[in-house]
Amino acid sequence: MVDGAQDRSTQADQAFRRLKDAIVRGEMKPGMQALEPELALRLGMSRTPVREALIRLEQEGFVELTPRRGMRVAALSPRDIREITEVLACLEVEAAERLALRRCTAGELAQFDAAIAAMDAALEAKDPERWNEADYRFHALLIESCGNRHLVETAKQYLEKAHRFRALTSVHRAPPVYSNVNHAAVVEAIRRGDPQSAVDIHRAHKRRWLRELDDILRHLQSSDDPAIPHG
Amino acid sequence: MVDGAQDRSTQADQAFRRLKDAIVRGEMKPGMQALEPELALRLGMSRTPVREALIRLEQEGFVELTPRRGMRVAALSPRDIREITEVLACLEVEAAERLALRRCTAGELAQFDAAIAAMDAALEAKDPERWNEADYRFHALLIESCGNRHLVETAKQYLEKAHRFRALTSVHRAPPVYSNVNHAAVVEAIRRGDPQSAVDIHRAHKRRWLRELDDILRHLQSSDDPAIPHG
DNA sequence: AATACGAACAATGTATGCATTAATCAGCGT
DNA sequence: ACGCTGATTAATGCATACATTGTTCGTATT
Repeated sequence: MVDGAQDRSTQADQAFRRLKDAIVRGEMKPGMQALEPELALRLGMSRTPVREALIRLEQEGFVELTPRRGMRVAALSPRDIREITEVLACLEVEAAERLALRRCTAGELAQFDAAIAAMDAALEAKDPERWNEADYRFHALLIESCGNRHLVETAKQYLEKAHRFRALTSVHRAPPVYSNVNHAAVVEAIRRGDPQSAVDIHRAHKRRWLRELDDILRHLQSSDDPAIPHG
Repeated sequence: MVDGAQDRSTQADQAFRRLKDAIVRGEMKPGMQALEPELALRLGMSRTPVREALIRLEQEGFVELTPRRGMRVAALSPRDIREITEVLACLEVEAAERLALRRCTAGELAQFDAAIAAMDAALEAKDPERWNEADYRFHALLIESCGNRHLVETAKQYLEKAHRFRALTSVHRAPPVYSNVNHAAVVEAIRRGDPQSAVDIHRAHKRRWLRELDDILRHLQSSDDPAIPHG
């Protein structure tokens, strides 16, 4: 869950990080509204840095700003979740390929192994919280070490958006078993320096992932979860 | 080159659009610097809306803001260009698949055909300017009609970034002939509703595209084009 | 009673003021 | 002559002020 944010500790940056964190962690739920003066009061600063933070958040798609109604936390309709996952998966396949193409350091590979081990452990312990955390770490690693800085920035944003969904619905989900197997296989292909396998494996994972997601979304839609406004 | 921007005509929005346009069109070259008071003067407004525009531009990766040195137009190193193209190509493959999966309207298909026809005409007339414009239109269409709104937003930003490169180096480039053939084939697959072909064709196009790009970049690097600072 | 009109209110968009702080430059010392 | 130190300058980050404008509430009219 570590944000690679700089330690520029201007108030605008703090506001940005605190608000984004609250949104990503699901503390500020989709549709929640707030006005600039409110936020300024809550964050203990003037409107100016709050405004700057909101502008950045809007640009990243975490909030919407409407002239008289202030900020609204971006909705997460089933469609949004589907679209976000699709883009993220697509970028991750690319990342996996890049990663297999370049030579990974032993340290990087060890980090991957550690994340997978943590996922396995969490799965055995039936601890979805820990599993989520380890899974996030795995995906963040995959993205951050792919070598394409532009891809890194974009994919990290999508990972955060995908995490919003998890934070809002983690209770409902059983951690998928096949995920760990796939992740391990991808890392194996990366270790071998076999881009074709890495791509194929992760692409197959992507397909299953999206199918499973569609099931979850159908289920959520019928159960009418209030945390997921129907867009 | 149409930006889907809203017609919110606040000064901040105008500043954002004008600056972004200048950057994308290559009028403001990579590395160019400016201070907030300068820009405020040039744009005929106070620092506040300029600042807000700069924050948005920074978030999109078009400028860098450093505490005492003001704004700097983002560099476009060969590496940046490579990375941007890679991400864009990857997103476009996804877009092509989505597009083939859903039913395209006749109007949309006609627009694709028109763009391709314009590219063909420009190629025969050896008019790189028009070819660029038509090619941009084709890619924008492919992206904007793919049906995944998140993908649309992200890919459009990458298309704009890719266009920076073209605007800065269009003189050097001969329009690639195979592009038109590929584009036509992709549209054909989309028309047939054949996602597998659409993906395969566009993926092959992507590979050639990147290979050609690497050649261009090698050439530029040796010729030491001042417009492309070595990152 | 319901609707329309108007007045008060409040949030935003923008301008401006101010303290902080980094960069530049002059002057001094070696 | 060169490097270091201190003072000046000016850009930023933030706070605040203000005009605009949409919203809401109350009142009056049909």
